[in-house]
Amino acid sequence: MDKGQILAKFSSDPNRYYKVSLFEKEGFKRKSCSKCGRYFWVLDEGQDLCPDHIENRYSFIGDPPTRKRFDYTQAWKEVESFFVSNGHKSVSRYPVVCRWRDDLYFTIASIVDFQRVMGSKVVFEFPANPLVVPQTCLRFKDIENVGVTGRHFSSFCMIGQHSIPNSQGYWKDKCVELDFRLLTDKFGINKEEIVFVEDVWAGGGSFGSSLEYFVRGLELGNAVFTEFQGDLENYSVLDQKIIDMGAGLERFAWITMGTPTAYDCCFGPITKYMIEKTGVDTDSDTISKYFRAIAKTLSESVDISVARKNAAASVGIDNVKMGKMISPLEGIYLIADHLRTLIFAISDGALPSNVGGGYNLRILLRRTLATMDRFGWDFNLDDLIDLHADYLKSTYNELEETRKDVKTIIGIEKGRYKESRVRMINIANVLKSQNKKLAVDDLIRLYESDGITPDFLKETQIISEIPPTFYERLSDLHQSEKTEKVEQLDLDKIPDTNLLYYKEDPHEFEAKVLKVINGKYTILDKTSFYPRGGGQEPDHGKIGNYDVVDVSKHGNVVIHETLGGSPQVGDMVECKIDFARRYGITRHHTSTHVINASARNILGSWIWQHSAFKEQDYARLDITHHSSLTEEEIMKIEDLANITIRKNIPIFINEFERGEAEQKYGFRIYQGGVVPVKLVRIVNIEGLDVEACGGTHVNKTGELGLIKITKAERIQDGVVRLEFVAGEAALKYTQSQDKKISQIVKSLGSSKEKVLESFEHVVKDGEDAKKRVKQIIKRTSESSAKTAIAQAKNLGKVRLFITVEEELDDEYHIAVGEQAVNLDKSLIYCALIIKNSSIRIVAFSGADAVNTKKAGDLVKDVAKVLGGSGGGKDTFGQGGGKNMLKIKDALLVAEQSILGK
RNA sequence: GGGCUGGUAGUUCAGCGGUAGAAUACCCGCCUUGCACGCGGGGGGUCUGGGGUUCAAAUCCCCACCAGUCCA
Repeated sequence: MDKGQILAKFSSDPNRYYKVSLFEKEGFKRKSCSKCGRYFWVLDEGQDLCPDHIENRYSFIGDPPTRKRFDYTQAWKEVESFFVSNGHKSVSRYPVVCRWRDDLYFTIASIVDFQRVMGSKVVFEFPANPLVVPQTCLRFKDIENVGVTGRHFSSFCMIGQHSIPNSQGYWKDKCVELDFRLLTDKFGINKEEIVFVEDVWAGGGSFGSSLEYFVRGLELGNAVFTEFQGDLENYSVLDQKIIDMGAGLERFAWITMGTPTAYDCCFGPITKYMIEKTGVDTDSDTISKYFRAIAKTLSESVDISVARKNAAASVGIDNVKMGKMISPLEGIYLIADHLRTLIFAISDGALPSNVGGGYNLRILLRRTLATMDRFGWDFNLDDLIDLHADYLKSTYNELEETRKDVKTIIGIEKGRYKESRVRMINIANVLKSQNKKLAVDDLIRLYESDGITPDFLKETQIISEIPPTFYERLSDLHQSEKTEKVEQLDLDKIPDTNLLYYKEDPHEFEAKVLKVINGKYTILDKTSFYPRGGGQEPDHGKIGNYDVVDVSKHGNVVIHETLGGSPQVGDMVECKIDFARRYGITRHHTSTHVINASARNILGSWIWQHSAFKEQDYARLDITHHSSLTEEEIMKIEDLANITIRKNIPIFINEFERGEAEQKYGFRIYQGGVVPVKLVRIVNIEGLDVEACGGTHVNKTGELGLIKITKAERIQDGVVRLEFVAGEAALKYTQSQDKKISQIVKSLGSSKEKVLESFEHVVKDGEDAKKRVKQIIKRTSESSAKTAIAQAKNLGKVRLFITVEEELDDEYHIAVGEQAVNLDKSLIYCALIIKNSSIRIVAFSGADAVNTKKAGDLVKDVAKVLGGSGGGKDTFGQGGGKNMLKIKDALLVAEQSILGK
């Protein structure tokens, strides 16, 4: 839906959509901007310009309009206490890795915390009403602006004020009044400074009006009233209206502090530390002027580099000053921002990698390190991480737990960056030595496959200029395509299947056939057949006389696929599930949870389930991890898993309201991904692992018997796959491995105890034999060559040695032939070597013999007879054929060919 | 999730259908003799694995694995 059209519609009826009681009470006037026409509400009747166009934009820099000064963490305490004293519950932030939504990698707004996708609908889950949350949000869109504009961040704290209008919550009037009073009462901002701008919001099938509030041109917050659904011509009021007020905490701090940039007051002691360490020349007056100027010019010119230039020019900063003062400051801001984002993301379980959201994190760290390289700074990243974590402690105490792990991950990733640098320099050196002219295509290939930017090539003087078409060509290459979703079966009017496997779970039961689709998909009124889902393979068994080969769930209906026919609709049928299969799968499913927890304990807090698969005699678990596993790590995980089995820990399964479960157990429960139901089933292996999971599980870990990891491989950057077997499958696996060893023992004629030594012996013998053959050929080739020369037959001007070989290989004849023609320049050496029912031809012509017959030509003629082909150089030719019966003819043809017949 | 690039001696790479190479490191000898350097010789490889095409594959095609890299 077009936002402009909605805005036009809403603004045409401001009393209905925008006028709140506060405006009336305080005497706010509605005005239209004389420059852009947008409508806004303000106390000063003489103001004709909207906040985007007023003269005193960003004049709070150096002159804050507030009574008090609050830095970042203090500002949150103020905001929090204000909302709490006004009846709000203060909720802890949600993870920045958005595991409860399939369509987002990271949490991008506070409202996302409470959105749960069920089917195609978004529903809201509020742990309290009304509430306020300091939600860390990650946004990578304006990454180039970070550090440069004074107000862009890769992650920021969105103050989320959320309310559902009901007996506890409130709607527009109170919302705007609260926001107004927060600014005036709490922060002491003069009410004449506050401007509300009319706007709208639309997304996910719903829409509503919104009021953005500004002070001196700085947008502090935006109160969105999600109210309608449908399209503009025909819309209705939502059952569940929502207030989504999001405000930037960084900006609240900034406006009270009046620092040149928002960075100066939001990273606590980090920027100060870096400025002192680097000795960057700072002069707050010039810097204030510069950042005020850039804030103003930014909206007018799109290109950030142009904005920088203009801003510098307007306050009289020359290139030297730019390079000494502004650029290093930008670098410091960038480092502080990027590291803070990495701390949050890694703490919440994301890993830098080359896929998915991890790529954004890798970019952040590489930008950080590249900036340090550029200025020649050698900050200890661990120190900076400590400074951040210490500073954030009062609001985000949870970062404490993962502080060490964050350092580990960033350390590893830094190592990768360094290796990558070395590789880049090597490639650059090769390019330099080749001294070839590089086309745009070459530059694109270098960039896309090796990460070598044209800027780097220019820096190292491999190219003199970056071709103007480079970026154009690059963006042409990336026209993204969206994938379509698969259509679902039409299951209208079919009631939800009664799921017995979550209840008594009988192995045999009787059920009524409700519907049969395409003669093979049977729907029953109730079932104990577990459908495919959550990586768990479906049950097999029988419905009547028909074999069930697949079971799947569509919505709340279970569909059984049968082989060779299906029962009649309306019949009562006897159903029986293959319990041996089910029990194997069940054991593997519980084992997956056990292995996941073991891996997390052994490796680190960054371990999450990436995906999983379990069937009767095999299972695999993909976990998020930064490197390949060592054999030792695999063994430790396996050991811990088996210790867990021996402890025979009980497993409890209970249903919870989702919000309750999240509050009680945290977001670790979402290992298996999105759970699209209101009631979540919590599988709790006491003291070890708690997950939301719909699968089947054993009652006690002892039932698993044995867990054996059979394989560990890195399936992509940041993901390791563990394959394993449990229970009976584990026994079978060890038995079959043992059998293989027995066979090896038998064929080696060794014993089980000494099999390894025997094997090493055999391998070494093989190697030695090969070496010996090589030596023998080397030493005997000369005498063999002489023998060949002696046996050669005169044929016109040349002498021919030709032989048919069944025992020795081509390697031998090549060595001998070469020697022979060296000793006798008029010799032609030709061998027909029989190998695997085909014939290989090798021929040499001596330096003098070449005039009579070239080796390559000879081979061609001979090979033709043998039904093959060949060729080669004057002195050496190779070829072959498959017709063994023609060998005698071939010998004859060789002579004739030399004689020129 | 979608691309792209690469995998050859311990290492860095060349070769891109026709006898597997260079540099460096290693071992031996010589020269010097404090080392570096210099000279001569030597060992070192199922060309990541598996299929296919071909008389012939490191080389071409397909698949897998490993590594790197870009984008959404």
